[in-house]
Amino acid sequence: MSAPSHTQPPGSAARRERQKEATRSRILDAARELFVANGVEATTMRAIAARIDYTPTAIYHHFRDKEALIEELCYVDFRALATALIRIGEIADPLERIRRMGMAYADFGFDNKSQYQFMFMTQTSHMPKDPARVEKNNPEQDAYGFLVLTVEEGLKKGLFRPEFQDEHQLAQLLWSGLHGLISLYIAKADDPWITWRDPRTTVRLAIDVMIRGTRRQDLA
Amino acid sequence: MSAPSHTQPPGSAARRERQKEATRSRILDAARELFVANGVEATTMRAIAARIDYTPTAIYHHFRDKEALIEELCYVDFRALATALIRIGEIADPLERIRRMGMAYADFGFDNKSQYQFMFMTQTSHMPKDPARVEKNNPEQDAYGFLVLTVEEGLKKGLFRPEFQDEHQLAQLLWSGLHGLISLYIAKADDPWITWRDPRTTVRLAIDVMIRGTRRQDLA
DNA sequence: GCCGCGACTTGACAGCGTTAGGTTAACGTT
DNA sequence: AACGTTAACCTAACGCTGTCAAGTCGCGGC
Repeated sequence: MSAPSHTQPPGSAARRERQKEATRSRILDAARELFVANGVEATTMRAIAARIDYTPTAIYHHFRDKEALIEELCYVDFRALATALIRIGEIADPLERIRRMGMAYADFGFDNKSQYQFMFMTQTSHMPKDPARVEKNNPEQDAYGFLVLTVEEGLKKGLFRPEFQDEHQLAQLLWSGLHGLISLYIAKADDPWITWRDPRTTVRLAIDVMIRGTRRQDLA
Repeated sequence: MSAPSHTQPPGSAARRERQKEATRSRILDAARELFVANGVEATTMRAIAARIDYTPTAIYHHFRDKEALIEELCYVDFRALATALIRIGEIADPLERIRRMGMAYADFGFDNKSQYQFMFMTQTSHMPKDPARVEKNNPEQDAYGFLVLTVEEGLKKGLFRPEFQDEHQLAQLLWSGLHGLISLYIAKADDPWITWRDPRTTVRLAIDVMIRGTRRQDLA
């Protein structure tokens, strides 16, 4: 009777919704912890449920299946990556922007190995299936689109060698140069077969190599 | 009675061994086909066995477990890759050799997507655990070691910019530049989120970029 | 002619992701 | 205040997986 007015009492449906959102959040947190600790494949629904004292089936009231759970975490990380990159967008020089984006991208990968893995290293797309969720080319949400835009700007300013005309091709070249380092390091860091050098130093070198290899010679 | 001599009759133990090797081979063939068609994860021991009209458990008489089966296929492919690269070893100029090795490596990846995937894109090392099987730095067996040797030769000849001193670091940089393209394409080729350009063309561009970015300027 | 060995099968185990159906507590309505 | 509805959660189970202990059976060697 305190202040129900004509709408629902504040402590009813709204509170219930908040409760639901809370357990949903707890599931996501537990899943993330276990995914990071033991890998996605090795983490079972039962283990996630046990960690928050629920029955496995309870998870299915909040997520369609395990894939949807992964997808949700992916979505969050994807926005986090885009947010980390967007700050760099203010840098005027496209080449310097690319350099800084590359470093930020690599930092994200090395700091979030597990997420990086199921974002970019698995065959099934863990990108949100709903096209309305992540808007292509909106730099706030689509880091790849942001890179393409930056490359496009560089192309327009004539910063690149003449054989580079296609912004997608050049963006894919730059991106995959870093992705190779990050993903190989994530997958094979413990493999004694390769003598690894400090990956962040190699990333810095790789970015320089790629910029030197793509920019127009006369304005080096 | 034809020609048993003092050793065992030829149609006995030897034949039996050949028989065993034959079914072992059939298992490997079936596994490879299914792995390529449906992916490693989606391929079950039961499916492999059914394809050659055996019971699942029969496989375990020839391979310790599924992992060992994968590992064996990996080992074969690994030698195939090294063999494909070794022919290029005759090219005198290290830089040109690197270029050709890169193309051959990319061809291998695009032509053997499934194998490439579980050789280089999975966390658990599918490299043969037995260190005696693949000899490190023997170019006939270790493609990475072969690349390192080539890079080392280029370093000794002073072909690279002065900031590159470490043959491992430079080899990892070159390798991962291509690995990024190949692995991203394998994992995300069907992802509508990225507008893919022809990967082989991009590979050629990437190799040029990396060589141009690492070689000494004055002998361009 | 018997023995042993080894390739192969039978039948089962524990664990996985997932689901149909039941329980229970809180809600809006009367 | 008692009702029926809703939805969060649980119980029990399904079909599937990789794997194994124990059995079958036929061939080679003594």
